Amino acid sequence: MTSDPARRMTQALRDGGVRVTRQREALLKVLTEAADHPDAAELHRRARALDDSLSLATVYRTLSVLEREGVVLRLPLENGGARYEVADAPHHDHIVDLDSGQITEFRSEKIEQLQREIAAELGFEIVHHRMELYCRKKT
Amino acid sequence: MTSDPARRMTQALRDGGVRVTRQREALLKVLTEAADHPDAAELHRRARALDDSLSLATVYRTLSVLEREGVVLRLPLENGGARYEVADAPHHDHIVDLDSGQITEFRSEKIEQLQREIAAELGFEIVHHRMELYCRKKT
DNA sequence: CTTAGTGCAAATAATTTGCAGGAGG
DNA sequence: CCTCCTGCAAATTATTTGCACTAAG
Repeated sequence: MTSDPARRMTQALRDGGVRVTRQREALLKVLTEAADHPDAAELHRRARALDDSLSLATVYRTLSVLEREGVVLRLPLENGGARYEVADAPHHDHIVDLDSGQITEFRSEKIEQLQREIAAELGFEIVHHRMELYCRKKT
Repeated sequence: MTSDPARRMTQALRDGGVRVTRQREALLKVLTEAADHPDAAELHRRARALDDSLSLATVYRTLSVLEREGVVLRLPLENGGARYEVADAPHHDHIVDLDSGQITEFRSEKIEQLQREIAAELGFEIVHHRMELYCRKKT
């Protein structure tokens, strides 16, 4: 059984005709083990512990491959700069804590439904969407 | 009466203790007359017609002043790069046409309400939020 | 007058790309 | 072995900043 998520993902890549290299495995491991939402530089830092030679350029190249393969999700935030997460969980949106920078996930079927209705009314079909609530902890 | 929106905005700036220069007036005029959502470079191009000496650096500096003063809204999109709009209309969100790049505005009180509820449940207070639907014209 | 605002050019920050060598399948 | 992948450094893109000068109030 492919119980290990990283293993399942490498398999998905191989099936997609993408080579699974040492550096890609390192990055996948770091991604699956990340509880937070790291940016490219942070992923690079962490993955280097597993593969010292890994370059930042490859991190970027790999992230875009993984995104294309549907294995990771890139979330570009307000300040420019993007954060990444594995695309295993069902779709969700994000709350960004303005003070700590921490990201909380949430999901609302109702909102998704409303979005679809609104787009349809205007003659559009949603390909994907983004929603971020920039918040502060309630006192 | 301050019927002219550009005039009302310059007044708002003066009240805020911000100097209203020739280049700022040019930019404000271009902004208020823009039916679309131009980026900084495009605003520069258009405003140059009114003030030939206006530099791109000043466009950026002015845009961030105007944003701080609550006169314009900056909307950073997925590809990096931001678009701008005057902050006169009530809050709304955006539909981005993936094919043409054109932006359509919409507003849903229901969604806003749901967002507030969700944030509150998680112990947050929304400071501001962003929602973009990346769409394709329905066939 | 006083100091915020400006143009210019150089500096950042995040990401991308050309090239020559290296390793997956 | 034949490409796809990689590291490195240089290139891009969007934006910011230091400096000496100009102009708003």
